[in-house]
Amino acid sequence: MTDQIFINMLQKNHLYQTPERLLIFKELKNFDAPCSLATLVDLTTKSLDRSTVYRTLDTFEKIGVITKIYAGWKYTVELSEVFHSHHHHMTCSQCGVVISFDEPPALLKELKRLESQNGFTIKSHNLELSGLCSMCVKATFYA
Amino acid sequence: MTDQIFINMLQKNHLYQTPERLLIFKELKNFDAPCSLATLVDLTTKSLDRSTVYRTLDTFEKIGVITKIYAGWKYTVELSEVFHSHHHHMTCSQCGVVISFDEPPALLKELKRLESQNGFTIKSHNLELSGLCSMCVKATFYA
DNA sequence: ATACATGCAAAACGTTTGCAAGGGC
DNA sequence: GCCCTTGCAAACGTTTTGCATGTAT
Repeated sequence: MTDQIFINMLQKNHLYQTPERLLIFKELKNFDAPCSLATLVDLTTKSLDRSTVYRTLDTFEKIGVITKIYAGWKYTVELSEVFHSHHHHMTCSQCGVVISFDEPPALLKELKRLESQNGFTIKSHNLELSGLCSMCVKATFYA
Repeated sequence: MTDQIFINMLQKNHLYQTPERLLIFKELKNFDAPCSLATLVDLTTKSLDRSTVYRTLDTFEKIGVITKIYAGWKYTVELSEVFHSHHHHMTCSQCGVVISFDEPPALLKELKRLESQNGFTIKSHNLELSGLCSMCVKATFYA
């Protein structure tokens, strides 16, 4: 189970397995889409303090449990590639729906080319698309 | 000159040509790289009020003078494609240097494929790479 | 027992807003 | 002269911090 992977990640980094950390992990798993910090704070604010949420997310990022996604107004977080395969997002600017898609092989090839061409070692990449989903395109068209 | 393009953009949108707007435009042109809002506020804070900077950038984005780039810790702004050709950035996480590169044709092809495959109309896309520049790779290697 | 993690409260930070004064058209 | 734009000051929301208490190991 993914929970076991998570617990192993904590142990490997000599971090305690606390109810707070388990809860935040559970919420992220439930949410299953990029989640803004504000949303996550709201989701857990009945039982957890804000500062705990922020501190936990910092920790989670350091040990690779989550990935921060810098897209849209602010950044959002989601479980890292350890829990999902590497993918990207298209966000509908009208209705906000998020479509995930897998890493296109053509993109990887292009990144390798950029690396050798610029003497740059790419550690991470992020492709974010925004536009209109099929529903909203129709709505706009007939409006 | 690019200044004239900028002035035309203001006029077309029935906006006044004020010293404040000219100054902010000039600073962005000088900077010639993605610039954080905080940096821009600092650059101009001797002569302009913070709120003027924020309001001006809002205006600039609405009429297409600047583009917001959501990468790294917070977002940064730079002059839009009207003033530069469409391109992307690689940021060195060690020293912070930013390398710009032109839109790879292979990426455009890939985006078209994603559009038809998902019934999604892409209005804008953003590819951000982070990693180590050639200097910092060496520094890390010999450390 | 000994770290480490949490909650609380307060501070720091970036950003936004209302309003009166100033400046472009 | 009109209306847009600016500066000021205060408000706002988010994120961070210090410290005492609680808790996993």
